[in-house]
Amino acid sequence: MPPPKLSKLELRIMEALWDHGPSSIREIQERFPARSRPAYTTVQTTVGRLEVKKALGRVKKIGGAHIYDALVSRANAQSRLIDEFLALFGGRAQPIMAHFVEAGKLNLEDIRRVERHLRELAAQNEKEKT
Amino acid sequence: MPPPKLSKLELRIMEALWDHGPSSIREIQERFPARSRPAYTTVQTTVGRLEVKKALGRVKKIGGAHIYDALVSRANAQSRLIDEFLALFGGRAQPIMAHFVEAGKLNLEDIRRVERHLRELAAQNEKEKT
DNA sequence: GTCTTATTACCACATATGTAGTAACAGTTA
DNA sequence: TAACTGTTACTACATATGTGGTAATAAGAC
Repeated sequence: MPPPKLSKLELRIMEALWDHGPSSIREIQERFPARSRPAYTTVQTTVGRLEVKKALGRVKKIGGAHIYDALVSRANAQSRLIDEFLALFGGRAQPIMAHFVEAGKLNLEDIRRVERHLRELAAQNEKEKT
Repeated sequence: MPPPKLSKLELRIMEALWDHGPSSIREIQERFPARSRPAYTTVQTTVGRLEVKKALGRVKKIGGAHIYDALVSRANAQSRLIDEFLALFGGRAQPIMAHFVEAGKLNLEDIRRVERHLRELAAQNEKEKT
């Protein structure tokens, strides 16, 4: 079962769970910055949709309120998002990277880290070949 | 005027124009791979929406058919997409890059190129400071 | 046990998007 | 000019998403 597709608002709700663990609707809602906080019922509706998608589930009940927790990992959900996005660019990461550089979103430090990551992965694969 | 937001299908239609220049609806439609080719009227509807968004416009008429051309550049449209996407990740490119590496979408060659790009940009900025 | 209040359950609605049909009309051709 | 063919113009409709209201209900306070 591939991670379900998440919309922007859905993603923000999942973030609240990934960052803070099991939470009630109220808690999720209150974690939104006050200026852009959706109505309680909006969060409720969206959580309901996430439940249908099996992105989260009810883990227990405290008082009258259900407590929800993520059923898909952040890494998994992000993977899906990134893959989908990459597909829009014909699967080529290069133009995306170039844009990040232009936009000042990447510095030499970041690049070093990516390079190290790549080398580690290569070494890993090398070992596994034996 | 910031580049308008483009949906997936809209983007594919713009690609057709970016790649081949001014085209008729028919030409755009026939450039879709046969297996996933939307109906003529679907392309027509979507082109109409792109027209409203000012992403493309009619440049002339040949026989009974209008000829459309892009009004926003590929670079501009992609910029917008990328920025929006980046925002989903809190503006941090690092996790996205990491995913690209994991997914095998980046090799050392790509990284070299990005690094060179970054250095060039830095040099450029340095010069402009004077 | 009743009152109060938070929560749930359910509903409604606007916009964006993908999808495509139909009618009218313009160009081309016999 | 009358018929044929391709285009346009307009309409329709399903799904996803953001948004939030209302009624019923369950917990806790007295």
